[in-house]
Amino acid sequence: MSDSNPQNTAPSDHPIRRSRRKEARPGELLAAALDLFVEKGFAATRVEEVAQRAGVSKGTLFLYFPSKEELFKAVVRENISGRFAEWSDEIDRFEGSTHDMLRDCLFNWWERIGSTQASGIPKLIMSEAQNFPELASFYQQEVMQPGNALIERILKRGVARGEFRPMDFTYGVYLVLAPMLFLVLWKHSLGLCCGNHAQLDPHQYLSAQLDMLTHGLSQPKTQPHPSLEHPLP
Amino acid sequence: MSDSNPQNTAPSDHPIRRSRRKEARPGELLAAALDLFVEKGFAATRVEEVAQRAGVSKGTLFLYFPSKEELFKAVVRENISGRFAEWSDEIDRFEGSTHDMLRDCLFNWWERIGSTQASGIPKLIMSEAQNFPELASFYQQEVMQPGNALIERILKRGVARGEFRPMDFTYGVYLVLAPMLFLVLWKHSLGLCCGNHAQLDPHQYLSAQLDMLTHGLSQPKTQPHPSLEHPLP
DNA sequence: TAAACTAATAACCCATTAGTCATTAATTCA
DNA sequence: TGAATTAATGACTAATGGGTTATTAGTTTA
Repeated sequence: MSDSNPQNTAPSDHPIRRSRRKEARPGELLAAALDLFVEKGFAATRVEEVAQRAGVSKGTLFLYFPSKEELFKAVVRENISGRFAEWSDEIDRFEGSTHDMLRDCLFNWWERIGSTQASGIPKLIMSEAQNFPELASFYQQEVMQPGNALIERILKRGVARGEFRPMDFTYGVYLVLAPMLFLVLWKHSLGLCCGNHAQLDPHQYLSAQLDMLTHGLSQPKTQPHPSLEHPLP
Repeated sequence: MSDSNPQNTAPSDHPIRRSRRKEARPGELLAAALDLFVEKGFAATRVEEVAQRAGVSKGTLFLYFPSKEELFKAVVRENISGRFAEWSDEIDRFEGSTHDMLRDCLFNWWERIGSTQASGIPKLIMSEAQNFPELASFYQQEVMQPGNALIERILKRGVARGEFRPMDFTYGVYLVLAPMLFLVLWKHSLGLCCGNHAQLDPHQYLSAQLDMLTHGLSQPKTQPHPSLEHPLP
């Protein structure tokens, strides 16, 4: 308050180029935010750091996103929920067996989400749902529900075509989801710190899980799978 | 600074009873800390809240624990690593088949840790390892390494006695660990918010996993389990 | 009962950070 | 070119929270 020297700290050479790029800002901010949210979590990420990484000041960030929470929601829409429509279309158009369909979906998911930065978002949500119920219900509505619906459609198709035996679909959905979740959780937490040994190879892990799933879900031409003999209620 | 009225806010009746219970404080503080760390995470838990719940002031907490991080480590020792010795003895004394031993261990784990508050700690660590590397390496040393060693001993016993087929033990450990982790992660995150439907029943989930594990690990007297036909490298 | 001891407290310090706003400067257009 | 527009800034705020310390008050002992 007492010391008011506007032009102090004479920034020597660089005359502080202020570029105006209204179109590019949101995308750059979203990319920076995804990086940092995945790296540090929601609460621990500082909006100023996001702004810095996007090459703007904190004030500018709030020019484009009204709050930190809205910034996060935009990140989720950009990277996850925004892609469900395309995925849904692919399911509609698929013509092969449902076993193949499931395998395609899992590997597509891995390529488009699991292997990218975006795979850190489920871990973030799992970590911070308790402290940010607003974000948790947002994620529930915009990601979990539509995502689970996609999986359920696949399972129902399998049953309708006689490829899968009848099942409790709610439980079936989680049977598919669990290894996907485990894979990305591992990748973004314990897989990092105790890295060296025991690195899961994602493709082989998914393949093994697929084998178990499809054999477990099939009409029992072969011996039925033990883990499905007493399905959960 | 200007307003100095020591006896203001006259607390009417209660003359602020200050009890002195040096012995009981650490235990009460640890219990309160476990509750809050599990409920809100490490960073989001305020030491003052822990103190309040234990019925003391913040200053008192720092009388017994030098910092928030040390408080957390004490919680982990009290609730997890402190119990490994006992567990290890039980393994030494066990006399039945290794299949039974594995089942006993899993269900014991569920009763002593999985079904208690302490099961929130692995989720906390998974969530905050990135932001608190000190805690991560502490957990790695004092929980993961000895815990994994216990599992490895069981697997090695099984192989030595010809009950399990030879395997990569590092990978085998994670095969046992993964469903345990998934169960507690689910319980403390997504299982809470999208609670209503799809509640995993822990006993049935563990039983199903055990079936898969023991059949998968056994000498192939029956048909070998498909998910183990191409084990990870 | 009075002095010595120490468990417990609460006000304090200082660093951190989401969000605001008056000011600055790049761009547009007359 | 110069006035109007608006993208961008950074100093400011209000609130928060880990850790400290001078002070208060139970307890013990002589």
